[in-house]
Amino acid sequence: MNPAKASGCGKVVVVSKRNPDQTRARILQAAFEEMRRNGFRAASVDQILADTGLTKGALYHHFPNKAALGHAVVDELIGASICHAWIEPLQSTKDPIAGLLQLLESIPPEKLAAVAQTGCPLNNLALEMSPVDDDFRQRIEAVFRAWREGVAERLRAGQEAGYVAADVDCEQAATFFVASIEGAMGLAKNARDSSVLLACVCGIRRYLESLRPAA
Amino acid sequence: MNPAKASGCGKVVVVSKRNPDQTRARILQAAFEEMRRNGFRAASVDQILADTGLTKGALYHHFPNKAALGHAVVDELIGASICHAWIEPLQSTKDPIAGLLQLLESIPPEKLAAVAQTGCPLNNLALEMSPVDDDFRQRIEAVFRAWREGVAERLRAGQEAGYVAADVDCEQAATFFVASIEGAMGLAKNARDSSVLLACVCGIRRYLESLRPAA
DNA sequence: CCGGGTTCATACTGCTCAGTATGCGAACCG
DNA sequence: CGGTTCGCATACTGAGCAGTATGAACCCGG
Repeated sequence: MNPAKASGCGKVVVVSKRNPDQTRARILQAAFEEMRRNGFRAASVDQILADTGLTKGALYHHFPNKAALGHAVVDELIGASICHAWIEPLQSTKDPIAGLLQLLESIPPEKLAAVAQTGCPLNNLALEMSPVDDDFRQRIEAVFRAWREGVAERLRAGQEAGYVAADVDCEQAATFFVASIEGAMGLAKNARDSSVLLACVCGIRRYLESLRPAA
Repeated sequence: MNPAKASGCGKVVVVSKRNPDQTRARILQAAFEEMRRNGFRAASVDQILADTGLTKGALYHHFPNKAALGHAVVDELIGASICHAWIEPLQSTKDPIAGLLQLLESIPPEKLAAVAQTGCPLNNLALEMSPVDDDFRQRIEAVFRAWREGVAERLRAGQEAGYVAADVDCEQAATFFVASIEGAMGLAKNARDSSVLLACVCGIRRYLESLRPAA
């Protein structure tokens, strides 16, 4: 019997036997974790396969080479993750400054501790790959650009609604916001100390509140 | 004849024949440049030697292994560079906020363009090596700590002199300052765009000026 | 001027890694 | 039910890598 049919529903989830989509997803996920540990160039294809229990035949069936695998990790996992964590939650807020602060200050301590260990996967890859692989660089840049523009757009909306001072350059402010967050994650990662993140959240709060209209 | 004696001055500079200190310095410099291009792990010992015209015998005479070479680059070149660029110039200033801004805004455009290509070597190494080599991590952390403490100390002095508001946590502010700069360099490197740096300088200016005492 | 430590060059080793060639069973299609 | 394509496993190759073994030229103290 076909186990896929046996599940008998529209969204079929199969563990056993042939399931190329799931196989591809497993490779992607394991590649993401290996890249988070070791970066892209030091990421071992053999290690990724050992983690998944698959073999080279599977990997090179789904991806032409290691670079394409890395590109897919950026596009499909990291890009989606950034969008989910930093852009989508802002869509519902009227006051962008309050929204951004809420985003930062509602991060649970265990998540802060995790970030202090790994840093931001996007920035890690950016600093490693941008000088040596322009294809990587452009895909990472697309994610950064979406992030910056997502924040800038909300700031502009908040500006028209009177939550942000009229003389603020919203693209500039969004760029600085993103840069500060990435810088904070990098410092915290090297220090292995989540209190660095708390210090930077205080700094960002002070900066964001300086964007308010003069009372 | 000994070419060292032939130069006939106190500060002897010799190109030819035996000069172990200069040989070591050449290796260090070439290693620094190779690490700036490729990071540490992808830095090729053979490439470093090709750049210097030396061979493995020379390198492994001066350094026990590749890791020790990397450590020396951090301690002797990068650490000194950070100190020279970001800590020493502050020592003479009374007003730390003005001093820090002066430091940022007096960077010539060609230097900004260069930074937008390479990023900050310290942060590049930090993100690459901190998860995989604790010795590297601690040496990098020492540099970051000196930087943060150097800035914090000046902020405290400025606080006592009335240039900085009394309620400012100077360590926190220094941490955020360093994080913002590193974040800005990283974003600019990936975007290959020095205007990102200008945007972040504006952000840092706004932040620093928010540290002033209420008029 | 002459041993001995210093400073480097040359040639080699073993390992890790991305990528390939090939084959085989399962699924799908007529 | 036969054939063809898909999905993946196995075994291998060649290149690049850090590190080593060895030796030779140099410099200095005696």
